[in-house]
Amino acid sequence: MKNELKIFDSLSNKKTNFIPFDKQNIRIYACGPTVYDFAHIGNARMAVACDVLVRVLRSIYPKVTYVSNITDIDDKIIKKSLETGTPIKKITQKFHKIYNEDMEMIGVEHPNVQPKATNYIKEMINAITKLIDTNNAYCVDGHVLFHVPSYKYYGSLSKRSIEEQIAGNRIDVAPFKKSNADFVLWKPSKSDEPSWDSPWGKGRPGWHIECSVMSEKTLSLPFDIHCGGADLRFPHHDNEIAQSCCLIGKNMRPENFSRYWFHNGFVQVSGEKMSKSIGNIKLINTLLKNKSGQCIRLALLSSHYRQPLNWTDSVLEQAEKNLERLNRIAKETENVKITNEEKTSFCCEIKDALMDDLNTPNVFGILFKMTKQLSEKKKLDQKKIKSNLQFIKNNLGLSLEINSKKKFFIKTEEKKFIEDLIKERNNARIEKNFEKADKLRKKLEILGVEISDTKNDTSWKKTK
RNA sequence: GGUGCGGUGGCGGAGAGGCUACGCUGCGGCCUGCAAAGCCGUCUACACCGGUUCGAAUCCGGUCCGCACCUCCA
Repeated sequence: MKNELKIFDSLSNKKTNFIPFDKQNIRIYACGPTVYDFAHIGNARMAVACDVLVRVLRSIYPKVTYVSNITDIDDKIIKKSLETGTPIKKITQKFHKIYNEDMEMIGVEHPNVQPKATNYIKEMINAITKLIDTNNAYCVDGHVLFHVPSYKYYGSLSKRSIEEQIAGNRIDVAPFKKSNADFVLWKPSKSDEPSWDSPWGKGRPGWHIECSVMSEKTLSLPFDIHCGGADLRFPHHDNEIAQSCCLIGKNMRPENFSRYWFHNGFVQVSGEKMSKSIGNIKLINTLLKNKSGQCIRLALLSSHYRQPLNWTDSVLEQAEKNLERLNRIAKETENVKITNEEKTSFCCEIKDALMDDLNTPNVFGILFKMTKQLSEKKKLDQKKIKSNLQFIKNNLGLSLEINSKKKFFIKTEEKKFIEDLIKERNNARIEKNFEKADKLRKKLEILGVEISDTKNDTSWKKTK
């Protein structure tokens, strides 16, 4: 069994062995959400992919510091505030809280540090000042712009030359830019927009600078892995590299900022891009009304994190079935005792799959093969499946405890009523009055109660 | 136009030169008073055209078709 993680690094575009900078403390930064609306399935995919990465690293190394930021100042938030007449702080506080709650529901462990952009304005101003002092940035009309040609390795992540970007530019270039590719570090605010005092007048930071500042302040440089959605690769991550490397010194290579880059693929909905204009955004909050967080999590892990994921109802339904099956086996093997040695030796195959760039679909393939062997009587040690289920629990964050069906609140008197009907039905069954028994089954069905006869008793659950 | 990723059975989804991946669904059976679950069995695959090889879904060349990014986006 290999205790070595291989990850696909988007900077070198290769699957490589992960070698930590400091193996006593692995440091990871992930670009988190802009909190102006409910978290959607795309936010969740990134959070779950990083969560698994962090869990796996924690199983190998003594300490992992995971930082994921919250963007709480941004044009989208300002727009929402103006549209709804709600103060910015109220919006960001609300959706920040909801984001954390939703992520917790789908089994995502809270990052060790979750910095907010507005808490780092002073540090951003200092960083921008330094970039101006070192001739990497310039100030025009209250704007401060990063001068892209001043960074030798610009575009190394997206593999795009500056000429290429300009050729394909679809937006009008602001006239005050020295180079078309230059981007904003600081911009002036209008009177109705939030602003902070700065050497360049009242204004607010551009989007990219916050991650450069927060990652350096919370982790120090270089850190090990920088994560984010595939769309952030360009321009956001390339801009971050440029800023951060220029802050370190002249001609610093991208590796001096983050040593590896981890990007998750996009979520599509029924084959289309998920977007506000199409109106097909799948919110975690909404999905949680019908399915458990564990089910959503399993659905997200059922395809490889780098592949595009086409979200459909059937993806969720399949996940639900698979989860029920794993839950059942977990219950069956509840009392099986395993030693630590057994745990390690039984999990080689599944661990190798996970260590191979987090190949979660392969992990499930191996696991399901085992469950089949288990039912083929004695072909598989119960200890083996138990070990593997525990492995899944720790590394994939699937608790395998919660019923995957949504739990409904049931009043005591309703419960008694249902149980009385079931008793009546079972009496009818004993008397072999099956006509009456079937009628009672129908009646319960109408009440939204699903019953299931087992050897000794009848179990039931509410389904609506 | 540029950059990158990909096309695997009804669907989802790994693999990556020779060994049934796996799951869901369908079909046939066992078991159940019925139902559900479970169990056993089972059908459709590697976009197309060439090449390399004893052997290619996997390697090489070409063709076609998708998708994403280049603009706020996870």
